[in-house]
Amino acid sequence: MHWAHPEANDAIEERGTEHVVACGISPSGPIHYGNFREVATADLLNRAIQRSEAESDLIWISDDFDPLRKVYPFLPEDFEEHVGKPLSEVPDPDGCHDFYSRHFEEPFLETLPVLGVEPEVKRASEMYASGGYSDAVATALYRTDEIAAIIEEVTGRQLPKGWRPFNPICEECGRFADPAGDEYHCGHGHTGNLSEARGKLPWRVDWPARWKILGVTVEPFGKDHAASGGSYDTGRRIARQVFGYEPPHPVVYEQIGLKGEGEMSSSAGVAVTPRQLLRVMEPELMRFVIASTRPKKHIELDLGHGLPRLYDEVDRAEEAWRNDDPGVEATAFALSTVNDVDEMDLPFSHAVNAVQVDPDDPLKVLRRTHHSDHGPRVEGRLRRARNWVEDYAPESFLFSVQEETPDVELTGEQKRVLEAVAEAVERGGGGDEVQNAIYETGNSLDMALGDAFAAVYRALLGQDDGPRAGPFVAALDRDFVIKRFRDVAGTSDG
RNA sequence: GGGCUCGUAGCUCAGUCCGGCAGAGCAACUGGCUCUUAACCAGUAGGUCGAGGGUUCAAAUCCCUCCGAGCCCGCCA
Repeated sequence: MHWAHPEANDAIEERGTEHVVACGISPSGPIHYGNFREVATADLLNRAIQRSEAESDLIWISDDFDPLRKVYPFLPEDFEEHVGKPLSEVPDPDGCHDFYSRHFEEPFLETLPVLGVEPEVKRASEMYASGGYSDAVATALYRTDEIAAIIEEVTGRQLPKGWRPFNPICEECGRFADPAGDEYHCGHGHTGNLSEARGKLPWRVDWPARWKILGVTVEPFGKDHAASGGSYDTGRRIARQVFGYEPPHPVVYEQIGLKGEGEMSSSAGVAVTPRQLLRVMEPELMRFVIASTRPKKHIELDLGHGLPRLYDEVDRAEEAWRNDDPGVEATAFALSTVNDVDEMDLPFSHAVNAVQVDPDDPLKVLRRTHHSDHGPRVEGRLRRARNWVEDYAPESFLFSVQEETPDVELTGEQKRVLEAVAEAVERGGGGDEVQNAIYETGNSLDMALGDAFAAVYRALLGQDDGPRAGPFVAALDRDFVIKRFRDVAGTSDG
């Protein structure tokens, strides 16, 4: 059983057949694949609920009314002056959007439909500005003592004197200030009246308030919120006791790490955005990696050696899905589909070879090797293979067919291997025949087979190893191969 | 101090929610084969399921205690 279905069924048992699945992100920096796990998890739950014949909507909330916490490494130093202001009121560091949060939100939101996620988008700044939180703020302030008691009891910490469940924005400098009774004191010396100030609920109160305002019934969140005494612990009690709302069914998920670099974190500089990943991963694969892993399990994304394997895995799952296999892998793929996908027979590793054999026209290579050779999906996979070769492929996957005959020294035996291969190709032989010719010639000459294969790679690539020899030679232009081998072997007519 | 995850074959991990003969891939070994960007086929071997206790006709699986590793919370969100 795939994990999304028991979760969906639990939610339906707890809350009935009408659901709102919520997720959200604080756009304080580039929104990366680790953040996408939250949205993807929410989308998977949303789909699973719908597959169980219940109604469900998906909401994505931008926490763009949170303060800018510090000058992150990717910001200019003079952003110090904006620390403490709401993200929706800080300028765009690159100057291309109206303000800070939009700059990071937009590229992320643009990729969501490509990844098959189309949530209703809400923004905290707009919800506060339009009065959506008015009742909640009034309730929270009226019941300050109860909220304070819950937070102090659950977290075991002591709230300061004059604490209020409201973070006011200083009317003079535009930064969040500390409440002190019915007033607030800004760090820059201004004192104002709390009841007249703009502002927001602190996170631990904001979250439960939002559940009620939006009718949230299911919500995935990171394990940082899930720790004992964390914000879900306080939130569930505040929701029930203060707002009279049953908290959503929680689904806790783990972080995503980049192999060799640690957990993704935009402030630590370890972050790959969905847009960057789309250069090398198909949308279905980006979903599948998340869908096929239980949320509480850590994901370690390996874009190097691991990527061809991931493609093989998702291709297998896709095939199982096409065969109506009821297993988890097929279900994970079913939940990962984005658009109708053409059936295709082109392993990623072969695409990687094809774009290197003939960078100008890899389709020609695919025709020679009898793989799928047309359609948007093939083109997409070739494009991603090319990007992978440029950005992530380990050395051992790289080669380049030398346009000019390389100046290589070969033994007499090796030259006879090349001549034998040339003859096999001349006779119209394919991969098997080429592989055979190398093997048999090498054996009949009583030479080390490694040297026989090395001759082929040296003549074509100028290096001692390369892709599996038979199919590789067969993927090349026939006349080119014959000429090259005879040139190198010194058996050409000219 | 608290929470979560992990601990199962040499390695990487399924299986644990919902108890029912201990599993897969890779590695090893045997045989075959066309040594190839982690080649292919057939077969063999490989285990105190981290430790201990409990529940049960039956425990890798449920409960309790403990050990080890990692992450998170105990500022803000």
